[in-house]
This record gives sequence, C-alpha cells and structure tokens, in this order.
Amino acid sequence: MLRISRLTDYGTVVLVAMLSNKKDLISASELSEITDINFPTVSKILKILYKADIVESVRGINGGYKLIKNGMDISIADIIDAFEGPIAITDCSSHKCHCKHESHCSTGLAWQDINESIRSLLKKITLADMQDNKNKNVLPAQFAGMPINIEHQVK
Amino acid sequence: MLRISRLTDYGTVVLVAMLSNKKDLISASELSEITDINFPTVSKILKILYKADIVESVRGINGGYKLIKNGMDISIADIIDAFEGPIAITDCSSHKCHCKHESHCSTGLAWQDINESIRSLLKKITLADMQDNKNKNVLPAQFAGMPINIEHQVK
DNA sequence: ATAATTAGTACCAATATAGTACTAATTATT
DNA sequence: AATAATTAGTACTATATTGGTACTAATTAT
Repeated sequence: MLRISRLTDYGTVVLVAMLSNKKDLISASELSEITDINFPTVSKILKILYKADIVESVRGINGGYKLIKNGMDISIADIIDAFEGPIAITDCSSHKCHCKHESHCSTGLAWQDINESIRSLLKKITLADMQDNKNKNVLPAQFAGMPINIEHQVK
Repeated sequence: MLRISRLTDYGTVVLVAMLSNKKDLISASELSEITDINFPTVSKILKILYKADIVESVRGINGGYKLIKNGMDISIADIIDAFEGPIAITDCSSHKCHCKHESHCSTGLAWQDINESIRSLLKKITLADMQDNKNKNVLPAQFAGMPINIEHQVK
C-alpha cells in the first residue's frame, strides 16, 4: 500500500506529544525523552515543522517549541506536506505532466483525481483526531470533485 | 504527499493498454510499443501482474498476456498491492505493531484507521474508471468503520 | 561570560528502486 | 526434430532516497 516516510510517522508522534504537553514551551530534549525517539532526530523533525509553520520556537536557555495552531486546525495533509513536500502519488498527479509518455499516458488525470481524493480525506483528519483516535466525528471529504459525506455509523 | 513507485504507475499504464486492446492475447513487446515503456520493464511489470493473478499468460510463439478479470473488477488497491506488497502507510498501520516505541506510540491506531480509509477508497476505484477518467460514478467508501457515500455532484 | 538551546548545513551509511542481463521453460511452425 | 518467439525466474548493478549524525552559528536567561 501507500507509504509515508518514517520521519513523517515520527513527526506525528512528536506533534501528539506536544499537544498533550501542559507547559507553554517544550524543548527538543524533553520531547526526545517523552517519545523515546533519539534527540538528533527529534531535533530534525522540529526544524522541519518550524519551516512548515506548524510550530514556533524560542531560542536560548529555557527555549523550546510550541504548536502555532490547536490540534483541530492541524490536518494530516499539512503534516505530510511538511515532511514529504509537494510530491504527489505519482510524478504526474500533482500538476499537468509533460513527460515523454504524455501522448501515451492514459492514466495521468485519473491519478490526479485519486490524489485529490486522498488529499481531501487527509485534510479532514486532524492531529486532535490522532490524539484521541477513538473520536469518530463526521468527516466530510471529496472524490473527483464530488462531495463525500462520512457519517456516524448507527449499528 | 503519498507516493506509489514508478513501476506501479507504469503498471496501470500497461493495464489500461491491455484493457483497450482488441485481441485476446497481447505480447510484452507489443505492449512496449503501445505504451512507449522499454521492453524489459514491461516484461517485469507483466511478471509481477502474473504473480498477483491479475493477468494470465500463454508461453511460446504467439504467446502473450491477457487480463483475467474485466476492468470493473480490478481495483487500484489490487494493483498497488501487486506492486508494493502488503506494506501499509506506516510500519505500524497494517498490523498490531509491537515495536520499541509501542508504549509511547500514540498514533498507531490512528494510522491504521487512515490506512483503511484510503484502502477502501482505492478499492472502489477500478481500472475501468482509470481508462475513462471522465467517468464519475457513485463510489462508496469508508473511513474508520463509517460509511462514506460519494454522490454525483449536481451543479 | 557561560551554558543551554534552536538554526542551518553538510555528510555518511543503509536501504530501496529501476533498470538490465542472462538462463530456463514452453510452444507454434517448419 | 529443429527453430524461433515468447514467457518465467533469478540475479546483478547503478542510482536515488532516506535516516541518522556531526558540526558550526545564532540566540538568550542567568
């Protein structure tokens, strides 16, 4: 199936830890202890999140990081974008592709639709949802320009 | 965003070409010409599709490949599975994970839900949909155990 | 001034991927 | 029976990606 990188995975773990943290600021070393992910990697993750405007930072002694938005306003799509860049499901799916196969490529637009569909879904899932993954809310989504209504299952 | 490998991408191109093909059997070399993907790669793709029971083959002179099922019965999830194996969005999302971070890992179940959600979506999209990607049918899907109804947009 | 902390860059090792090459097996045609 | 065309299987190599590490610079409370 589809994959995200380990760094993205660890990124969500760090972010959930920050969301659960009481203090205003939390340092990379504290987050390393909490998550059991080694310090250099946590540090790298936080720098990436900083560049993506997901966390803000304070330098110097007693410095650290904090989330800019609250958990409900950070989507899984935002996080994946931060770590994996604007890369899409295929080379062709994020833009109008003009590769050497263009004239034969019968699938380009379809992948773009699939990509958008997955993207819409991931935009509706937030860090807060991940923190409490038993939380089953109404999550609207889209596929190929069509609205998708995700409703509570009554069973 | 999420990625599939180039081989998977090429795989769909080859499969769409087979779907569009009139003859009963089509050889790897013919498919190579049609798709403009070099022969050894097409050959490799077809072997993978053969192992995944998506195409069947006839050896010897005048041999070739053909689809086992019709386009509507081959889902994008099937194709991705064939090329990328049972790997899931994260190492933890395809099974109950017991890695060294398990006790701290706050996100495992959430990724599993997200993975299932994407999977359900991809199961509903077929090779026939890819062949005619203007085809906007009703595509039911699921997220985290909840039904998703994708309906035609009236605009 | 010092120590703790983030910011930025660069590098290395391990892994994954794409592509290629080669041999074996199969089968229609001659 | 021989030949040629085709798939099946394996193995290899070069490249790209990724994860992790190391080092230096900048910042700030004490």
